[in-house]
Amino acid sequence: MENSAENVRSQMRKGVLEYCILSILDKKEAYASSILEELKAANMIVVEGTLYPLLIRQKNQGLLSYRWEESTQGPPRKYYCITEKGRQQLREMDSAWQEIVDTIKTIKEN
Amino acid sequence: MENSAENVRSQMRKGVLEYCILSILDKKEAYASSILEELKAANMIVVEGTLYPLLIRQKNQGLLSYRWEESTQGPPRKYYCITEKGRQQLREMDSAWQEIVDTIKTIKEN
DNA sequence: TTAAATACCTTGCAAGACAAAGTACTAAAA
DNA sequence: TTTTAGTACTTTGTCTTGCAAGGTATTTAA
Repeated sequence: MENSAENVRSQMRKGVLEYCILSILDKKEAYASSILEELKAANMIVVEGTLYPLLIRQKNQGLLSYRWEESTQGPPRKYYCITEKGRQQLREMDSAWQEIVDTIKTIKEN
Repeated sequence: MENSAENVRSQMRKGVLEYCILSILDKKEAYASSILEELKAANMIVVEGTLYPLLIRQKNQGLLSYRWEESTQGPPRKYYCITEKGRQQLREMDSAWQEIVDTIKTIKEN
């Protein structure tokens, strides 16, 4: 309830996060920590406790698959990869996103 | 779990709804049913069970105030009106929204 | 006096974001 | 060789929110 500006952003991110993950993985496979970094670089701060369960949910929905890969430094990494079903979902999200952007524009204009 | 396309839209709308309400009330005061209509016209389908509690929450946060007004046909209407605090919040949401739009653009581009 | 239309409200459930704490592997320092 | 630091993945519990479903109240017209 304290940091109102941050809370506003946090609320708005909801629902858009899944879209971001699929978009990132549509470009190339990645492991959780690197996804976190890319989100951070794009100004979308997310914490581990949010990302990991989300990746698992998307995997369980068949939108993602993964493989383990050894790392030269540190523990093995779980590389996630978008599936064909994930790509279909992404296309739906693309148009859903455009729709929402248009909706906001409509409301702001009239 | 059935209508995937609609579910995708529903997920994405989350968090943006509060922004829509404040934007609508920033233009002129309105009562719940008319807000529902405007949202519907702008392609953002929302049901009563979502909107009423949301209006009450925003009122309790001091973002909105309301007054009762008799209607020529049907029961009295509760007209909601944005407060100064609500306008401040709206400005924060404007920039949060712009930030998210930019974030998606960044992720899609790189 | 019953039905239909208009409005507002509440309850209970489910999903999801996040803080916080935990597990596990590797490499380098003490 | 034990400890520390760094990297990475996972889980638990809490809080917020969206929504389906059902409920209350007022007015007008059949």
